[in-house]
Amino acid sequence: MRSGKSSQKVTIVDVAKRAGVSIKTVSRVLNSEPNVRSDTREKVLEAAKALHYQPNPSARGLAGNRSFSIGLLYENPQEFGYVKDALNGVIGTCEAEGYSLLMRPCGEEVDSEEVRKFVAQTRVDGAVLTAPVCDEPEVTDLLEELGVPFAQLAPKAPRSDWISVQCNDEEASYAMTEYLLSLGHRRIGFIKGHPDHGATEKRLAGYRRCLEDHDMPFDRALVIQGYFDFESGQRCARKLLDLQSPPSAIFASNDDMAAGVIFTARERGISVPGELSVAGFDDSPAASHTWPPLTTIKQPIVEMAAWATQRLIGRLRGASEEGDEETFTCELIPRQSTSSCEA
Amino acid sequence: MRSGKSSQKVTIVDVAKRAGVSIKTVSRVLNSEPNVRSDTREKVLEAAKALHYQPNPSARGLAGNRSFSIGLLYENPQEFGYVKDALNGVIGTCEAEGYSLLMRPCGEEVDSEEVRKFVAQTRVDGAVLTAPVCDEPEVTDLLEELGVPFAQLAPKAPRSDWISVQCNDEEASYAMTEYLLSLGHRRIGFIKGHPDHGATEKRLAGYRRCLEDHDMPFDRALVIQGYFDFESGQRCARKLLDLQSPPSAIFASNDDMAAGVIFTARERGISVPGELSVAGFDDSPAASHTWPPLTTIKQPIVEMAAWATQRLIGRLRGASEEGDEETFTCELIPRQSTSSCEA
DNA sequence: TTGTACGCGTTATCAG
DNA sequence: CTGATAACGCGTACAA
Repeated sequence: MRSGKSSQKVTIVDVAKRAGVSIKTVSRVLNSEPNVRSDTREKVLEAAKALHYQPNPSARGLAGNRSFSIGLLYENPQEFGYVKDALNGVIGTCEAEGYSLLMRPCGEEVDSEEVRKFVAQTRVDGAVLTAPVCDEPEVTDLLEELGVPFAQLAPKAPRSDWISVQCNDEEASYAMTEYLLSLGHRRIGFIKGHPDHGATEKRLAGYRRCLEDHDMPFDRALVIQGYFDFESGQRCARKLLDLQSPPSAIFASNDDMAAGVIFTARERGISVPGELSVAGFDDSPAASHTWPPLTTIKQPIVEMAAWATQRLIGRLRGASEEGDEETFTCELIPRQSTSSCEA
Repeated sequence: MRSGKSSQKVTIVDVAKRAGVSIKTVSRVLNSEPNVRSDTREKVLEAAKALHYQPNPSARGLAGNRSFSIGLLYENPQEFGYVKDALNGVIGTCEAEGYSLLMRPCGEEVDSEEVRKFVAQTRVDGAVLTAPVCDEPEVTDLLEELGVPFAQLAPKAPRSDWISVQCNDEEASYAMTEYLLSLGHRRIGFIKGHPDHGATEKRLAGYRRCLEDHDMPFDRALVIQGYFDFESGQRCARKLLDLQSPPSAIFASNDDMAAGVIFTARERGISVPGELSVAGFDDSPAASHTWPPLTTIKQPIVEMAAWATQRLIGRLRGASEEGDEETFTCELIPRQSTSSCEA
């Protein structure tokens, strides 16, 4: 009874007929292969447009032995901000390049068999891996074994033969620490991120190096292990505030944890930033919704993901086989959660 | 130089050979068609497993004239909570049913040409539409014209010939209003949601009906138009608090706006819940991260999306052609942002 | 209950 | 520069 998928019945043969050429020529034009006279090219393009021709992806995939799709492997977190930005970056490039995107959430413990199945079932031509999945040897080795090119988003250790993007976490963290020092803070608590994330060590390193450069003592008691989620931020805040000599400022490795710190301070009647300054990292939406709004660092995740995808697709199209690594720059955004130290 | 996609070279022919049958029989078994002796079935399954056989989706799609993929059309909002849950529900069912999922963000003004292109390029077999895209006639009419079955997630007006899920917004809103009344509040501000969302009217209706049932006046001045985002929550809160006789409680149609209300109250030094009670809707992560945590209503969005997808795939497989509509139940979650009225 | 042969819409080979 | 024709892997009439 359905009216039928009208435009979907147009095939390459129809285009060829209308343009008065062979299907191979049409194929050449549509795949921008060389060796076509420009007037024939015009004719073909015109015919294709007139007929609203869209190549059938299944047929292309079958004949060309590829799927024109890539997979996005990500950990499925409570707070989706990071994944959302990554998704937006990847999807934008995919659309522009005519690829489709398949999402693949991974548990905390990535099961490489699941990834194998994913690849076998979907036949993705490549993959974008977000942190921390991008550092799982189980996954990267498998992809390499299967011959599936991939790009790593914020990896701990970039694989030099592949594609990876990062931002200047260490410098940004250094800048934030310096900013807090400039406000007069002398005891600055630091909440580390999830140990599996590559950014975690770098952000700590920036904090530490800044203290050293300013001849400040590095007090281990002021550094607490968090896990990038709100609850761990609360827990770490409690530990820091329970110290005999508590910090006057807390720098959390991301905004969700910083929000947890603010929550805990509020619970205890500690005013922010009056008695305690708080800083985060990421500039997630939550950062501007806490009271007071969070001083934080903005990462260009969307752009990073778009870049990585661009390079990945470039490689799928047969660009160079070399490794490719890029670093983006973060930006410190001062808001009201930090102020000069009264003490 | 690559080792090659070893397991991907196994075709149905290999399975047929190994099982000592024809490819048609293999096909029958794998698609669970009838008329196969159970011992042949066993042989085939065994061979398939032994060879790690995975059917080639491109070939299946080409031969069967379908793609085994569905599209998820969504508005790309700042706050991703709702989409995230919908995605999780859809993706879970897709994986279980052997479908793959293609994401398709839509602008506020949905361009039907973009949707047409999406369908033409991807050849999705069906689509799941989230609010408010699910109510755009431009989109639904087009899908119908193209013969693409779809499911609506929280539509304003369910199309009786299609699939739709909702939750009992009106009842839930009624319950929340009654809860606030039971705390002694007599002037309750209400912040409406985005006018394009189906839930908006229902939530307002529940609030209104509850007031009437309790012989309370319905004061138009207490109802303000919001847009489901944090900023509109702030703006509406200011208007309500600026009234000559401001409300003692504010019920916002979602958590993001409620967070904006809390923020504004904090800005003005109004204590929550001491001087102002605040309630939200959705039970997003943000709801438990505000200070104080938000009294809210939990919607089972993941389950709703999973159900819708299940039905959609059922129909793609040739189940009944009838319309299918389901309503899920929300749950009121009291937290610390509401308390009994002092006045 | 099972098998043969053809077609799906592209890309790729190789000859013109 | 262009075109005929063979793959690609699977579903499906139709036949046995």
